[in-house]
Amino acid sequence: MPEHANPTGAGYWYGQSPETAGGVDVLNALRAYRAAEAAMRRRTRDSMRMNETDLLAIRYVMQARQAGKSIGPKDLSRVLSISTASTTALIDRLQKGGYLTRRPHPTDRRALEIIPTENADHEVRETLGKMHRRMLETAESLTPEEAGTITRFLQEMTRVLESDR
Amino acid sequence: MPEHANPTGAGYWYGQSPETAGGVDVLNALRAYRAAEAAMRRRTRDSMRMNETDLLAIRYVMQARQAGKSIGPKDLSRVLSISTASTTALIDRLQKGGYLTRRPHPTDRRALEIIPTENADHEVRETLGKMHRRMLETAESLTPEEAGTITRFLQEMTRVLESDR
DNA sequence: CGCAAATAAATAGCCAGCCTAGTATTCCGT
DNA sequence: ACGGAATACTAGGCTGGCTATTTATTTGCG
Repeated sequence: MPEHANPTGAGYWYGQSPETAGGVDVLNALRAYRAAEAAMRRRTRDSMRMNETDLLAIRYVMQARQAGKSIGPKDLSRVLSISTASTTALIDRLQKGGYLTRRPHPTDRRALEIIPTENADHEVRETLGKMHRRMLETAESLTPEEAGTITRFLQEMTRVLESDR
Repeated sequence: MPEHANPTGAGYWYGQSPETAGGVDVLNALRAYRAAEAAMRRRTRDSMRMNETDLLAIRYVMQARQAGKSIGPKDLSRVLSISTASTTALIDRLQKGGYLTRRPHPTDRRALEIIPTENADHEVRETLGKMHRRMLETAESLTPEEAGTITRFLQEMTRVLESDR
């Protein structure tokens, strides 16, 4: 779904209390970051001609591969929270697109292993590598104190978001 | 679309350089926050029985209303980046769900005005109000220096994300 | 003024990607 | 060794996008 929306959305949710400028500024910055990130993901998805789920899947498969782990359709289904039927269709799409291959599981003859192709690895790195490098550089240019402040804040916000689950 | 995924995704994209722990911690915290936020949005959407676009639409309509602006299907179409046809269908859904009403545009007889119902306002605030309040409290408990550090960092990361558009 | 082009919303019909249900095969605990 | 669980797949349905077209109205140009 269109996470690429609401460009003029700023200022509604936290804009009603002028006297709280410091906190509001932080939340506005956080919202701007979120919007920029959503837009980036959309661009990536468009340039690779994939939907969001496919992109998450290929990333997960590549990451598992890199960690030396074997991964199958069942794992993808669980991780992506989609049915095994949809997972079959997803793998069909990605296989047809040349991003991954099926191979029989070495010991369980019911199961498959999903292997990313070299092309997938190349294309993902090509698309995302430079940006990630610059994000890392930005993060590393922080002093330890700054990094600690930001990390603690984000963790606290995460805790708030998860608190009414 | 499944933005509610990849719980085990941590550690791949920024995990390859152990000696850069400070920066990596920040990025990991940022990623955890993003995941928590996506999950929260999904819960909201589920509890209101809406898809993401519908939720963005109702928020936009409410925000415009609050700002005293008149808004029509055409505006929604533009803001959400969906076709006018899809917008008609979206408004049908939201109207049937009791979230908004159509009314003729006061001067342009081709056009409509989209008005949120009181129920929409109530339901959105009910669902999101408490959490937003706590997020704001968290942000306001920061010292000005901390708020500045976090704001600058997020703005810089936003700039990086937008730099290869 | 009068009419052509532009604009707003809706309708019809298509497609992608999700779902549930059901099936064949294989695994494994008792 | 057998029955239930697990894996991948197929079939068929639903949702929410899309394009193309239609209808009503407004705008603007000569």
